[in-house]
Amino acid sequence: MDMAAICCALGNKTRYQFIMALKNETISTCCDRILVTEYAVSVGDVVKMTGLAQSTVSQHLAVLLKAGLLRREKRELWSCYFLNIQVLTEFLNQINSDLQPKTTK
Amino acid sequence: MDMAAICCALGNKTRYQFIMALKNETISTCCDRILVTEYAVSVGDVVKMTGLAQSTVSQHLAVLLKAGLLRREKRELWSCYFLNIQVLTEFLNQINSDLQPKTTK
DNA sequence: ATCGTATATCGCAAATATACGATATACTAG
DNA sequence: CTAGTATATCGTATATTTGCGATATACGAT
Repeated sequence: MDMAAICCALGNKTRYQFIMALKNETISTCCDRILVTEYAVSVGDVVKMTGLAQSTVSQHLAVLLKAGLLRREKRELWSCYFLNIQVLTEFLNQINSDLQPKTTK
Repeated sequence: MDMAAICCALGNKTRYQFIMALKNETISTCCDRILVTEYAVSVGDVVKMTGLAQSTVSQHLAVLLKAGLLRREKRELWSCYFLNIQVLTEFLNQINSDLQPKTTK
């Protein structure tokens, strides 16, 4: 697991907030192909959330995809991006184990 | 606390490994101005650890300093960089709270 | 076949990151 | 005062990131 690469992917306000919103389900999807319970949205949803251009959003999502934090699935017209919960969880476990200072010092 | 900025600072192999080494005390200091218990090293120590040029290391440390992960203290000739344990701990708490998926889904 | 929608990719510009050597600064030792 | 050591900063080259508009692709609907 390339920790620095994942940190790098999260090292951008737009991307960090998006991943947080996805996890917190504070971003909603207008694409009726995604169930509420799936931690997923379409590209257009992120465009609405961020106000950025569609091409810019596609790029940001590609960065998160490459880092492994997202998984993509084509559902008819929509590209649905799912939070890769396993990778995210593993990342958090690892960063805690790597960087959590020992108690008392 | 600017989470994306800290992730960005950690989003580089050299810097991530250095912070990890500092926390794990797997980097040793040759500068006898630093106690073993202080989670700190001099610039030269990082040069030795990484093999990078001294100017490059200075820059990396400046990035970590700016992000708040390090604290600098001049001790005679040496610039001693200390792990900012409070910031690191707060960062880990925050990232867990921001991104840890709820159980069962 | 054509149109509209959703998205990825291309081309580009500006900004930032990464690395180095050279130089400046600051301080210690003699 | 001079020499040496440790480090920060400058100048520079190159690569990457970030953003946009334009275009290409894919597919559903008509």
